[in-house]
Amino acid sequence: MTPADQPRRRGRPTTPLLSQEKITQAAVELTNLRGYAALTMSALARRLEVAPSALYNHVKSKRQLLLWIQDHVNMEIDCSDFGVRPWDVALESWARSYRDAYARHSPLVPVIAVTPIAGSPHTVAMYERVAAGLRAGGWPDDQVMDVVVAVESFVLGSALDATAPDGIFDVPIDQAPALAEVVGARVGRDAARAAFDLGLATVLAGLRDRLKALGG
Amino acid sequence: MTPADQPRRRGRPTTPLLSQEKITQAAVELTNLRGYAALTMSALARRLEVAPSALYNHVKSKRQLLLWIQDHVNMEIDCSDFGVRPWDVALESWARSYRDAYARHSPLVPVIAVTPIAGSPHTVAMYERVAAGLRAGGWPDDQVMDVVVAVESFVLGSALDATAPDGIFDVPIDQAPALAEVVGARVGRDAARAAFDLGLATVLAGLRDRLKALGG
DNA sequence: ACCTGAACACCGTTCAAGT
DNA sequence: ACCTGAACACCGTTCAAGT
Repeated sequence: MTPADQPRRRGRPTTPLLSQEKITQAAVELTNLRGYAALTMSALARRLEVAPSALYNHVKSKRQLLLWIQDHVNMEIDCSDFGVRPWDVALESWARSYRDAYARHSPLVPVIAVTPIAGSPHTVAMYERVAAGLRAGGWPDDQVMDVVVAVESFVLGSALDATAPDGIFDVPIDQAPALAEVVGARVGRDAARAAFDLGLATVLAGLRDRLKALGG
Repeated sequence: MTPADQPRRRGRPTTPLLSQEKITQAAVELTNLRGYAALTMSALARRLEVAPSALYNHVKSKRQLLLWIQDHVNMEIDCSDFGVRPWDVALESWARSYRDAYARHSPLVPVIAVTPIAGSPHTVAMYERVAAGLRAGGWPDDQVMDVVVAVESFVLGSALDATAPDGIFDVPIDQAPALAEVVGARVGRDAARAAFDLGLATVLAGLRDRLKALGG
């Protein structure tokens, strides 16, 4: 089964230079190295040592490329606790790794929100595991997706917030005294992470209460 | 004080065709009519009956235009309950009108998240009122901004989610049985709103508990 | 000071032509 | 089937020239 065994049609080699995997890989590397502003069909083609138009033999559009990247990023999200640990513990580790992944890929956030998941196999697999885990945890079927979407909304909003520059709320004291005071009262460190931690703890506590109230 | 009273410098009339207010107004109308994809410097100029390059005498860049729109949209957000009703009631009406406003302007969401508020007067005024209201409600200074940012993250994530098409989670049963089941179990209606309602109720309940635990 | 018209650099995408 | 090179439509932005 070496290439030599396969009958060669006359002419050029049949192995294409490009593939979905190669293109996605190169695109992810490019964003990691130079950010999403540098993710251009031209730049991507240059990185793959190919003409820009060659990409269109494999990917339908730049939007589709972004969906490939999204599915790849979703592979990094940790949903392994679902089904093995309590639902709330699993939800917490899922939310944390979800936020961290998209904090590094925030330009994908607006794309996720409006794209059907059906075409993204790893994404479907992730939601399947999350849904099964919440059901097993005692959540009624008709509320599972509401819980998932609510947590996801908080996570994606937090991922955007994580990209905010320091001092985004800085303002002259005389112009907004109360605001200036509470902004100054935050301890130094990572403000976005502190807000995420507070919010996540709040959401989890609220969900536990809600499920308890349902159970009886 | 009619125009005739003002000494005319010789030559052209001194009243400019454009201004920040006129440009912002026209831009908002354009997005309401045809969506953000149609908000182009050319299209905006056409609507104002002016050459595209004329815009740049008033606005630095398209990004700055988006910030003007953002400040204008923030005027629609209702923070009037802060200071007059209990903090949690005010937080709820604020969150609801915030979500609704940005559901209609979702392309602004990624812009908000990373832009200092100082240059947007109405935005600063809004946060000032929210901060003062939470303080008056008993929240300690060093947690006020964490609460604000956490709620805001949920709100903005929900605003993006509100733009999602129906059936975004639809998937073949054999490929993801648990997911297909819980997706099918949702009652018809507005799925995004149901998730937002559940999430908001959860966040508010969690915050009330947290403040109570702090108070003693 | 403010507007016009022409120009620029760059973008995603298409397509005829080659192998 | 897959790649190249040229071309297209459109984008935000700049700038010399006019008044």
